[in-house]
Amino acid sequence: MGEASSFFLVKVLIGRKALSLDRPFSYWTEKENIHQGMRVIVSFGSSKEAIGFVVEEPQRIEKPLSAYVKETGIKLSPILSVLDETSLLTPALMEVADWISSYYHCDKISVLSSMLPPSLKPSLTALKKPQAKDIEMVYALPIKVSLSLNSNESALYAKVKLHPEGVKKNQIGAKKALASLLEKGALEVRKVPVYRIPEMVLAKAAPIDLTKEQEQVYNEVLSSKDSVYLLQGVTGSGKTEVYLKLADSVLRQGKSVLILLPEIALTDSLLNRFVSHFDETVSLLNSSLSDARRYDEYRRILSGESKVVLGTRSAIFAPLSNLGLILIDEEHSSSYKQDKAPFYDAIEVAKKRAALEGAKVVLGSATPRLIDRARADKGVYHLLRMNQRYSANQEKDLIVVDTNDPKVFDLKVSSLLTLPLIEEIKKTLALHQQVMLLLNRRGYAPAYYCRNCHSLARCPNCSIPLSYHKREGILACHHCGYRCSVSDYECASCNSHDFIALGFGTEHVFEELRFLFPQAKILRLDSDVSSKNVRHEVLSSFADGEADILVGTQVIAKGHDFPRVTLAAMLDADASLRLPTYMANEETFDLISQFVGRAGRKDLKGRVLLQTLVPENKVIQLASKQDYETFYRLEMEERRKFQYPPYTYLTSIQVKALSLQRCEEVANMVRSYLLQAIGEKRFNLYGPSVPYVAHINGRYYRNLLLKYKNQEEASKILDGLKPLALGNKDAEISINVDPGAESL
DNA sequence: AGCACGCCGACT
DNA sequence: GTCGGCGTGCTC
Repeated sequence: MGEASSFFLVKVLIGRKALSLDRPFSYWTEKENIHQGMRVIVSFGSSKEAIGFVVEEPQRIEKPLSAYVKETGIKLSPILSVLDETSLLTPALMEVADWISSYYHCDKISVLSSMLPPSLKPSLTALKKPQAKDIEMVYALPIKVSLSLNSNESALYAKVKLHPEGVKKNQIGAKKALASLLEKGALEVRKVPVYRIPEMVLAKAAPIDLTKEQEQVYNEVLSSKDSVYLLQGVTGSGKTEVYLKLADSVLRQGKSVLILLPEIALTDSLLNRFVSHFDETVSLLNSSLSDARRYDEYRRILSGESKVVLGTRSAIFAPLSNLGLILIDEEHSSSYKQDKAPFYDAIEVAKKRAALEGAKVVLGSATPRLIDRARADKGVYHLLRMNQRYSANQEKDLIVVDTNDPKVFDLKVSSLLTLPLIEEIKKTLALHQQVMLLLNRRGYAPAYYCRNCHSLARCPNCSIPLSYHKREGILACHHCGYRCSVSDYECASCNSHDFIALGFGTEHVFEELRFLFPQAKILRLDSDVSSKNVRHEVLSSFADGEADILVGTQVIAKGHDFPRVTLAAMLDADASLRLPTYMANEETFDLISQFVGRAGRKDLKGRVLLQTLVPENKVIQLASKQDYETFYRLEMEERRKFQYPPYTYLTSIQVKALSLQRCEEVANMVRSYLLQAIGEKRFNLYGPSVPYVAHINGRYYRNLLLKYKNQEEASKILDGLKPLALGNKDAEISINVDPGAESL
């Protein structure tokens, strides 16, 4: 058996997470059916089997393998087997993966890994996850008249022939007749893939009539040559209708549509709205789907069967081909930025993807991210406005209560709820309308103090203050999830058992409301109440009018429509202003203005009440009036003054190590490297600083922050951290480009 | 990330 | 004397 005169050289990334493996390895094969974007099994190092991901189209080498190895000196192992029949990613997505790994400075295999559903990830464990499911179907074949069949056989044949779409094999009872008919070539069995996707049978929605304003926006997107649009439309201006119409038009051109929503906004009613609107198959991609379902949705998109995808952040990687439009709703939502590695921002990925595929991106929001609105003002994005609301009655009565004033409280009644608030709740309940009460703080109390030595109960893992949860009788860490029973808790410094809970959270407010309004039905909602399903239930039962008051954290501020809510009240409205990030104002504005939008619908006039320590604060005032434009101008001025985005770019660098000493050592090495690399260039470097969460599970953290104007320069400098990371394997250096508020 | 190689401590 | 601790280094 002679050696073949040619072979394919295959560039493969190994499916293991290690910085030192972030480069392709070469293998050989003679198979023709191996292509870019498929997973293969290879031997690697001393392990017999590893998963590889083919990152380039294999290259044919017109010489025998032995000659090639001799000439180049490159060691080559064979591809052992192929796992996929088709490429798992479109060529554009392969390019997107390259771009993400270079822009966000993360290893490519983790980028690929986060692009693919659990069952298709490039790792050996993915093979144990649900894979394709087939079902055996029986079909009738044409038969000769001369073929002799007994009565059972002819009965079965006749029955199958009635079903040209096939009959499930396991539903056929007459096993003997089946076997014989298969033998005689009268029937055949074929494996047909089945999708584990529940069918949504919905009546087709009535076609949409756009208002004049919506029509204008719609036409402008279709006729303009620009690629990115910022659709700034006030709450109730009907952005969804515009999305649906745009999607229709793109689908009619034979192209596909991708729609991103924050998890919180992806409600059943909105989902139904989308599904019932399109004739095409709509695929849903979000994190709460089962692995099997995600696998099937992915395959259905990849095969071209689905042309519309609706999903959350990672759905930006849906393998649609011929992409025409990406819609990103509530674009200001922080959920589009991934806050763990790989730290990508779905909006930036969308822009990159659209540019590669010739698609358009529409970013929609009532309160756009400052950075996006600034780009629109500069002409980088095409700005579109919608200012008219469907329901005319959006006038609201606004009450701002200054909680510095002792007269607003009657301590015999409540120390949390002010008298004006109690009065407003009474009025609302008397009219059988609903109240929403927002306090962005879970639990009963955010702090638990030792009465004896006045030290604060802190989490043993991450040393941040523990929150007191009265109902469960526990102290909980809101960062790492640590919890312990309150009754056994003793002070870490003096072993005392005498504590006092300070401050208040939603649980405490709930308790007070129950006491003050015993006749009212009250619901509480926050992220520790419940699973996602229970949260949905609470929200929809409130929307259906099954309760009078809903108390909760920011999860109640977004998404849902509550037609009977006329009073929206917020306690400690300035809490988020005190967060130590340059985005504190923007986040506070978003939260308050979204929440204010909850009050009042159609025929019912809304009232808004804010309890705050800083009633004169500009952010509070403008947000409560939903005055985005003034806020935008003022905040841009602040950002310019202090040189924060969009006037500069930021990258945060985190160092993590098992020992505090090594952590500080490496953080200082990072600092010295950066200082030397920056030289005379226009960069600011801050840190290393001790982060809010300084250690978790015996791992220590230090942060550095880089501020700059030139992204290309910064990218080169950050690339230079790689040798440092490789040379200090007992520490982890992670780079977060354009970090979200949580990582600052 | 795996896995082997390699050089120091306590066990049948 | 060997078993095995995990530090270090490499993987087409």
